Amino acid sequence: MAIPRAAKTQRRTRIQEEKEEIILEAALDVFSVHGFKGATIDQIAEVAGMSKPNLLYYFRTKEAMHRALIDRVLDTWLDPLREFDAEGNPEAEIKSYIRRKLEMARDFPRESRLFANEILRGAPSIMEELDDLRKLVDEKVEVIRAWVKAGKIGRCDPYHLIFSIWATTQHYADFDVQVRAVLGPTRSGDGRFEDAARFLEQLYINGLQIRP
Amino acid sequence: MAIPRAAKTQRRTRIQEEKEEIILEAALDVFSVHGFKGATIDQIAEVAGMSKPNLLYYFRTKEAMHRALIDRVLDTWLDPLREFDAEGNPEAEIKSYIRRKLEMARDFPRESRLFANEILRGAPSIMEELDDLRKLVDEKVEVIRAWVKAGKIGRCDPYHLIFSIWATTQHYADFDVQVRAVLGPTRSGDGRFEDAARFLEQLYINGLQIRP
DNA sequence: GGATAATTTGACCGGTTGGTAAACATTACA
DNA sequence: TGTAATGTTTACCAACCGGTCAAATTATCC
Repeated sequence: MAIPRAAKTQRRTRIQEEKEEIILEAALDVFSVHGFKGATIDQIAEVAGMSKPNLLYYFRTKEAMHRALIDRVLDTWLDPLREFDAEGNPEAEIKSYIRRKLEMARDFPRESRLFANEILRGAPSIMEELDDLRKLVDEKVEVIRAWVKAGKIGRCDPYHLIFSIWATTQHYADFDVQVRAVLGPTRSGDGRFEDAARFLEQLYINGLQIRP
Repeated sequence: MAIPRAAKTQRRTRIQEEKEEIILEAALDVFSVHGFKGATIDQIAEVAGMSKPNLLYYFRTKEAMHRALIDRVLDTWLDPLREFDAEGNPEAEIKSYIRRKLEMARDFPRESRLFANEILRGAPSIMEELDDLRKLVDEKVEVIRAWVKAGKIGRCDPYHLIFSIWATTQHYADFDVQVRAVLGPTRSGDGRFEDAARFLEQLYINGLQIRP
């Protein structure tokens, strides 16, 4: 009789788990293409294969759906950077970072575009999370500075090094349409990620004057 | 009495020129942040300081405003690539290309974000233009291949070289909020573009094994 | 200055959107 | 199996959105 909104109940039922998963999956489809304002609950409901009020039973507002998605994505999005290890040698670390970021662009392009849409809008809903990001980056910047001091890599600005790796790898998810259009149908196969990986590894290994 | 829509008249009056300029300026503000679907004519009208029907007197539809903007932006957007010269030496050409792209990211961030929004959506309205882009890129790819053959730069995939320059430079416009958040208030001054330029020049000159 | 064309606006319209109310259906569990 | 909690749907609403219309205002040119 009472209306304990799914989101409020402490214990979550099997159905809640399943349906919320389906909804977030559909929401990711729609938000990642149309952005927050451009997406409509009706669209998401259609993709999810359920009625609009049913969606709103699990997530009280459109904002709540978006929020839940962003929170989930942001966390996994930074994993590759967290693994960036001071103990490892620069060549292996940077190569594997590039690889992992490229794999994410290939395997989770919607997540990348969701994030890109959010930043493009001015990131109104993730300012706090950006603060966490800053701290993590600052940490890794020190790792890179240590490498520079030890003479393991050439002098460079660690911040812009990180930015450039983000940019080059996410480009293949966010600007996928453009990449495909430029490469043409023959070069647009899955091989483009392997080609990108080879190019970027070479660029950074030589560019940072890393001595093996 | 008759209603010769501004857009249809052959001769354009002074007022038409002025007002269309004001409208496109306002539309750029709004579209670049909210994307096509997310933007509303009312918002644009408010920014432009005129009534909604007045906007629609100059541009018959929201689509027409967006179209006019995209057409204008795309043209100037590719100028730096057009100037990429086969005769010049690789070091100077690549350096100046990076510089020019970074200047555009600094001076025309809204235009960059408008374009990014369009590509993120799947570029529904600029498929033909992407074809022109492909041809231009193919041209420049040959230039780079010639440099490689002549031993002026190391072996590399020219397509991904171009992609990476696009990505790294546009990043400073499209992801400006993130860049600022990571750099913090002290490092977020205009100097960040100079720092980026230095880093990227070094990265590419060394990374492409360009011998001066 | 007056006729005519160009410009501007308030009022309005049909369709869409985010969200609600309440009745109905299903599930979990004693 | 009964029943209370959970899940689903139909019908609906108020606000908003893109766009129209006709009337009012302003600029242009003789």
